[in-house]
Amino acid sequence: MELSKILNREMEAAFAAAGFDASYGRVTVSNRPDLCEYQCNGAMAAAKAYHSAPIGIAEKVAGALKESHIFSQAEAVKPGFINLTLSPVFLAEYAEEMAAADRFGLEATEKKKIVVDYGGPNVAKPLHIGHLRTAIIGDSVKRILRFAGNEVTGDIHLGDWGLQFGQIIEQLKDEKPELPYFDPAFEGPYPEEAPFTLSELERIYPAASARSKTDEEFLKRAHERTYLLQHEDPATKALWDHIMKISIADEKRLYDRLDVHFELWNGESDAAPYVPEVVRTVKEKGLARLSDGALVVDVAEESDKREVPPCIILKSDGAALYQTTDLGTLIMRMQTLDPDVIIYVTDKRQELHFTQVFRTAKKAGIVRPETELIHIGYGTMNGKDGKPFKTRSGGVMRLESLIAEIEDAVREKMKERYEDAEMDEETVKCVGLAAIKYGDLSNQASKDYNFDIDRFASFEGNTGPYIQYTIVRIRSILRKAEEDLSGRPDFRPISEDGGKVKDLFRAIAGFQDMFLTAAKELAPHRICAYIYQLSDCFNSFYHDTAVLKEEDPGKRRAYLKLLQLTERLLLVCCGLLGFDAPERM
RNA sequence: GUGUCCGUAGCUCAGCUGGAUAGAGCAACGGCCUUCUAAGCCGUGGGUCGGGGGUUCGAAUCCCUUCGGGCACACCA
Repeated sequence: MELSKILNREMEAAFAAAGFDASYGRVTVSNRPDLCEYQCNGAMAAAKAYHSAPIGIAEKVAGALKESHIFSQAEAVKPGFINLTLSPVFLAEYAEEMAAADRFGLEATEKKKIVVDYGGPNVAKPLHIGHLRTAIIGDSVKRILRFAGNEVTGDIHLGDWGLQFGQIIEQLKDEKPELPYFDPAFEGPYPEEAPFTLSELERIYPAASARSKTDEEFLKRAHERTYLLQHEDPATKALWDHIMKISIADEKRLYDRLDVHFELWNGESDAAPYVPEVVRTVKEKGLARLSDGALVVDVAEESDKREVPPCIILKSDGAALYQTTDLGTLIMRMQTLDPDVIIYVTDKRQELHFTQVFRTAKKAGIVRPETELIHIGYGTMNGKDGKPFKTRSGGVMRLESLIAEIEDAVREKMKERYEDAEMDEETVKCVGLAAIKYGDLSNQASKDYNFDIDRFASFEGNTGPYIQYTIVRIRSILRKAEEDLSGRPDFRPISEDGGKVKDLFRAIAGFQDMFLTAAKELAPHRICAYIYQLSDCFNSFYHDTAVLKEEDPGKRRAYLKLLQLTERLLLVCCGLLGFDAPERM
């Protein structure tokens, strides 16, 4: 059971025993660590209801805690605070339980079927820093929900359908008109080898996209080509397959480097076949109406503070849009997975879009009434100057370059400590990834944040590498200790140490509360804050206590088990954030 | 214009179901490596929590207002 629940129950019982309503017995971590470890302010709240002085109430409650096994001290002070100190023995026992239990004693939670929709890269376009946040946050959310006991599926939701392909293919036609795909007389089969390389593709897309803005004739052709694609023209489909294959392989490579993985690589093209069903459904339910030639569903609600425009299902020219394919995707997901919860991780600017899609899906019965649809909207990642992140030359930075820059910084740092011969590329990658991911996740997702390579690469203070460094220090000791540390720990020999040791125990004991909050709020930054605090407590302890010099065997073993537990906690939390720790760094 | 989010130390950010002296990191300054990795530890300085009202015994936190900024406001995704 999480610590806060145990403390609350104890305090509630004390309030009840003193003759007050138990609901006032809420315990929080002290905001005056110089005075106490935990505090309860319930006496002041109760004072009004009982027309009684808060200090008197606090004294009665504190009196009821005299025999408490959980609080070694409960003191009523000044206006009516109840200052609490945790019993060292209780704390040690709690930590022993955590160490022995599966998932640190986290109780089974509701096992839900959850889809996390994140990633959303466009095919044929290299991944850039704009794709970083959804990947990192989405992946972490997935890991957190999975650890909580849910059955979670990650779906990348590729942008693999639409005008961009018409543009690319028409551009290709102009550049290589001799290809069989553009010969109407050709009867196939089409070559298995792609008629272009990845780098050609990466050049063609932006070129075609730019051309569309000025060349009307070209744009018209691109639209026609898109139409052909969506109506299964063999030559167009064959080219689409080539584009998909080449660019997905490259995207997979990059996501692997980020250690971000998807169970499903579905895209808008997979949702396309469901578009007619979306249209039919909204029509059958009588939700659709024509507005300026477009088929729309009204989704405004009484309680809206502002006007929520209708959700457009079909444009006036009859074409589907983003909303339509998202609804199609929902139909597909309900048919194939029937999830309880679907979470979308995208830029927060898409909030209105998801409001419209969610409301339409509910109204049209595309999802069950109880299906939870959640949008996690994250903020923009800006550069050091607070303006949108650009390369030195002003372009959009590729994800690959970003990773390379961080890795270069790690390598430089490692050179200060190791000879070239000892340099280990695996460690460089591992530390670089922690720097990037922790740098992102330690901020609240919904806020904009500044990605400052210099800062993230400095590895001092509140950074991913700091956490890794803590783990490395622990591992180094455990390696040198060379003893068998299996089995349940016995913390009694060190439970009365107090000071840094108790701080560390208390930090450890806060895991479940932290995790449950992080899972409920879908907030990875809670985990970052927790492991930073845990690392801080550990490093303080480390500085003061020479574990390997401890001569009392009971204490030595208890210390080592304490290190082991700390390491496991840190490692599991890093895993929830999506990175690992090296053996040395 | 409407809505929404944000404004906390020089910089980057926590804290926001109201509680006692507002916390970290970076930067600055000063200590600590013959001892488990100094990517570390310990300490000092630095704040009208954008401004103003209100509710409350008590407000960074709740309400109102005002200023400043980001973002979104149907046929892009």
